[in-house]
Amino acid sequence: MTTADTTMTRLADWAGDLDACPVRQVLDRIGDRWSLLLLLTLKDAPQRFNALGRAVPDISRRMLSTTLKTLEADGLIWRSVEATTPPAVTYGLTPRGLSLIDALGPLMEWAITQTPAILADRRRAG
Amino acid sequence: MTTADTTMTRLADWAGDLDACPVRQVLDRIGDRWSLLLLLTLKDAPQRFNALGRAVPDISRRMLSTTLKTLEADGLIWRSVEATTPPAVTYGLTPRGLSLIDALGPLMEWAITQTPAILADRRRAG
DNA sequence: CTGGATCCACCAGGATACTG
DNA sequence: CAGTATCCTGGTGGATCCAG
Repeated sequence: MTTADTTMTRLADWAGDLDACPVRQVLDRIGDRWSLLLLLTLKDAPQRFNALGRAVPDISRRMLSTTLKTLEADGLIWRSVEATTPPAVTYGLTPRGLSLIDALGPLMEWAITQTPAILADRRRAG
Repeated sequence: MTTADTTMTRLADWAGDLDACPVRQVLDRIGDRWSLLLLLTLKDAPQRFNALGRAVPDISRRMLSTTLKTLEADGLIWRSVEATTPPAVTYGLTPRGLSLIDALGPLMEWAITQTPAILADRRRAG
């Protein structure tokens, strides 16, 4: 058995309201350019706002702010404010966020091993 | 050990050219609205162009065509033409495409189990 | 039936400037 | 330091028409 037959992965199971399909739910969450990158950065250790900006160099402050807010609203990261002046705001993974990264392990391993062959095929296909 | 420590998941490993990071490679591939949905549909059985369009009702013909072409160029699906009139074109998963679905199993399982709690949190957060 | 070509609307997201 | 507000652009993708 090579396929994930134990999970509900057939579209037919969600016919009629595809937007409720977990596949779309999760892709809408982490399929954007920044969410997963930020989660992986926070996996190493909790970090502050500007440190995250430096860890993901090509993210704008606007997207850093909005993406963090979404991740927090979804319970994937926590946000802690020290009311010093200037304030120090720290972000970190929640258990749920960590469990998401765990669930992504096989996918990332697949990406690492398969990407070279895919790029070769793509060049061949034009 | 709950984290996927055996895979190279830290951004620091790809500092300097984030675009080569496998995380981005795979998200650029399946992070769009349609690719994964089509792969899952083809998991059940090879299918023809219009059958795929009916299985994913809200996809436009344009996106169906372009997405299938990308998936084929990446070696995730195959394309077979019967030169009848009118022609019959069938698409199906390649072994590589199947291995990608396998790698996505844990993520989809996570999505199914966690989505309800996430939606509840999101409502609470506003 | 299986697409390609063209046009166009929408919006994600960058740049910039400002605030507590 | 940690954001917010505004403006604006580039690309994604739908609609439509055409073709083999």
